[in-house]
Amino acid sequence: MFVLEKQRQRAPSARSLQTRARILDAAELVFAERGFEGASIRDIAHLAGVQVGLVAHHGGSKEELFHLIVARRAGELSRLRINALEAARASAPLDLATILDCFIRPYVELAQGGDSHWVAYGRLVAHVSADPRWRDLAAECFDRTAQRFIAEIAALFPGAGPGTVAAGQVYAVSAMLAHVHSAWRIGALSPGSDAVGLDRLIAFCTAGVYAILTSDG
Amino acid sequence: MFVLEKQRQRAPSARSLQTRARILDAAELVFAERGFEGASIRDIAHLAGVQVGLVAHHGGSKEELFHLIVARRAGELSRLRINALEAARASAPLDLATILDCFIRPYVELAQGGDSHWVAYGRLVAHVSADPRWRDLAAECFDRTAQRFIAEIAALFPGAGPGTVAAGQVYAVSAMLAHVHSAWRIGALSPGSDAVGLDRLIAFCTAGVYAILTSDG
DNA sequence: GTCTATAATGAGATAGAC
DNA sequence: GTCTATCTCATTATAGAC
Repeated sequence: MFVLEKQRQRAPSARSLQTRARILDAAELVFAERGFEGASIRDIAHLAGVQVGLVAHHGGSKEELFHLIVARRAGELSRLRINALEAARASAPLDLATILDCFIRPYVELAQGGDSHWVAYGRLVAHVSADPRWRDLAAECFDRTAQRFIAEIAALFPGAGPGTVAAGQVYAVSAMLAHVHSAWRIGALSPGSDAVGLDRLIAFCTAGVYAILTSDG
Repeated sequence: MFVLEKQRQRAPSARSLQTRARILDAAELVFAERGFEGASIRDIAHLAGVQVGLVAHHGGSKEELFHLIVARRAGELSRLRINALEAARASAPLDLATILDCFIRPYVELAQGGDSHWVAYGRLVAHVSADPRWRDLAAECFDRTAQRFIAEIAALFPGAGPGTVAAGQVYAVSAMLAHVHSAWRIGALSPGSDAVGLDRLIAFCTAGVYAILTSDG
């Protein structure tokens, strides 16, 4: 991997990689905070501490940059989820609560672990899911893993229609995102609550999904 | 109400009211489709079929216009929800499923009834809920009714903490919004499904809320 | 790779004619 | 009330110096 032909081909210097990472990280925060249209390349550059032109240099156009940062985290998160699923399957037969736990817990623990970029990613996903403009991006980044989990759940409930499983998945994801990025709303509606509640979230989703799957067909 | 002093004070003509309504309706669709920053006054004017200057004349600044259209529908929807709650209470003691039904059904039926403006309103609410920038607007437009429903639910489950009830409410609302504005995702994940499923949505929320309330405290 | 400067576009808001 | 025209500002993207 470490070829020494820096003369012939451009080998990204450590400095370059660091700049690129700073730009992507800043873009993540700004896009999440203000949405695609509300974010400006200037804000991203300012937050990253680089010059405006560098953003285009490392991230391409605004749309390419957006695509880049969503795909980056989506890929990482998908791996974590699939790994959790495989680990759980290795230790015991999968049940509904475990499957949903494998989907929900990796992300929520990252988001609640103090990494603002994972909180930001949740908002990004909300933006992508809400806007049909990002339909292709959503399909590319989310669908493979979502389909995988849907198939696992469907295998447990052979009588349920595919639309019911998909609906449960979408509802669960939306509750998960609300849990992270609308925590301020929960707090506003109930002053003085604990506000952690990952197990509570998973219990909510499990009971909801179970209810619609067992009443189906 | 119909005073005849059109000479002294400006009495809005029928034409004016119609123009104003067209502008508000167009703004609703454009804001919902592209978000606050992504929407342009020019697009709104074009969709409404009026000149650009008229938007500012009838809607004020861009922020005022946004506030106006959100508050308008939120007020109407709140009335429908409270009316449903009172009607249900009059006929039978309230249970959890009924309370959630009174909250969810009025909106989803409007959105699924073919009125694109109510679908658009769902997207607007998603934008408002996701962006802390609209915290005050959310508090002004949503909190009173949400608190009312939270209180009704809390009365049924005296042992549950207030944070749990609020969390259930937020999860249910997010699932409801996902049901409407991410219907395309459910369809994408399960080709050929029916895609109506209001009862299914209410069953999901009821089971989820019930689960976290009964396991609490 | 990095930075400066600028081009080209589109935005919101407003003044004034009709 | 309506419409035209324009002001001012911020945006993305890019060309070129170092």
